[in-house]
Amino acid sequence: MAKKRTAPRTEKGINTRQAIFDTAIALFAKRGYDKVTIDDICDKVGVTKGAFYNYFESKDQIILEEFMRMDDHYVKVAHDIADLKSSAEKLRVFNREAVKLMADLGVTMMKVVYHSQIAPNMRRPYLMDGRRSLYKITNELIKEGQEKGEIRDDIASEEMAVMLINCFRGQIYHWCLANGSFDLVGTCDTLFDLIMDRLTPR
Amino acid sequence: MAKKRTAPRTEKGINTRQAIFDTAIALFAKRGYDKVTIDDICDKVGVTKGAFYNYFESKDQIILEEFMRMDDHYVKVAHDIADLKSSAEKLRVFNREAVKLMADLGVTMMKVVYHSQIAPNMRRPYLMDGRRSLYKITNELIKEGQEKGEIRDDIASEEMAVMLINCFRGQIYHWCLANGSFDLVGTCDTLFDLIMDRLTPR
DNA sequence: CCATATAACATACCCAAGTATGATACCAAG
DNA sequence: CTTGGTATCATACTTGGGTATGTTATATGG
Repeated sequence: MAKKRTAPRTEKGINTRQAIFDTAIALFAKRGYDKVTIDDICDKVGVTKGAFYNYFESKDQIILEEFMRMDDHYVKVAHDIADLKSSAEKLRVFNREAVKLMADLGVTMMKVVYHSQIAPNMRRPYLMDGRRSLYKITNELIKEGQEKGEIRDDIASEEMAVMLINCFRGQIYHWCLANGSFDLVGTCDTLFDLIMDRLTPR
Repeated sequence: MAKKRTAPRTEKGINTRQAIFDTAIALFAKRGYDKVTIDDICDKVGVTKGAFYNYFESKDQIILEEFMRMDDHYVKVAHDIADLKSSAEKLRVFNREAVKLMADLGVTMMKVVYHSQIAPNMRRPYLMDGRRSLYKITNELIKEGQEKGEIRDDIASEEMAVMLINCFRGQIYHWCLANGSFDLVGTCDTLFDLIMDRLTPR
């Protein structure tokens, strides 16, 4: 068991995989994720399910792959804010930009991500993978702030990072439930102010 | 369209509905939600799918119905803490007990709830229904605190309640992803302290 | 007391995700 | 050059949630 879904080796394979991915993303954007079947995608590409499942382990894996590219953006943002004065301010801006990225991805995609990640058969969810840049950067910013005395250090930076991220994830989850009917970035800004003032030592 | 799924009218109907519900809960507990098919449930009860879908609109509706009973507990908790001195303290205890209730429900059930509520075809998710006792009580406690000057009032109580609940929901979501492998109540306690100190006016 | 509506199911079916398996083509080693 | 392994797909199937529709029993109003 445990299918071997390796990356494509041949030129043809690479093209096929990419075609499936691109077509899927395009169809999702046009008709909505749940209105597109895997057969729809395969028909348009000109292959069959056999090809699809040779490269992707499920339908939502396509969305997740798109979502995973977010990590590159996080790194970029982290680089852009490197010259800000205070660590607390870095954290604020980083968080704001991260939330903006989610908002830009859109409700539909975020729904699929949050839906599939908590599915019963999910083994090791990507969302809580500690190797993600989101966690690493948040952790480093907090640790940096703690060392500079800008952020209280009675809680481990790792623990604080996870807690903080979870808070915002809760807002995004709610934003998905509400079909994006409120200003996510504004809400998260407000929340950040609320929490951040207390993260700093008295 | 829009099937009429009304409550049972006859004695027989009431019994059947209850038998389906009880059997489903029992099977879920024994074999796990995703290892139990609707046909399994019906077989054990001795009815067919027709009966099932006459009373429930989906499989996870069973879990949700169990989850909805939580509202009664919220009310009970709210009653129990009525004689606490400060509103902030009431809020703290209420929150703590609410999180405990979730932890008691268990990872499996909470997973199903959070999974199904964000499903693509979900219209009006119960989780964000403003009529839930969770929202009403949290809102009232905050408003009470604001009036007594214990909680800052530069943010509307309704908005603050939703934000607060979402923060904890994020922790619970993460707890589900982690398959309950950390102390949810402890984490939420820590988080509450973090946020709450800042909710109070300077 | 009879007509009619509808609750309470059963039967048969659809749909789409995912699987099992098989065919072909290609590459690499002997 | 040939043989074996494997990447790349196609075909056919399974599975399970959900639907459409039909049949029967029962409650209710005239």
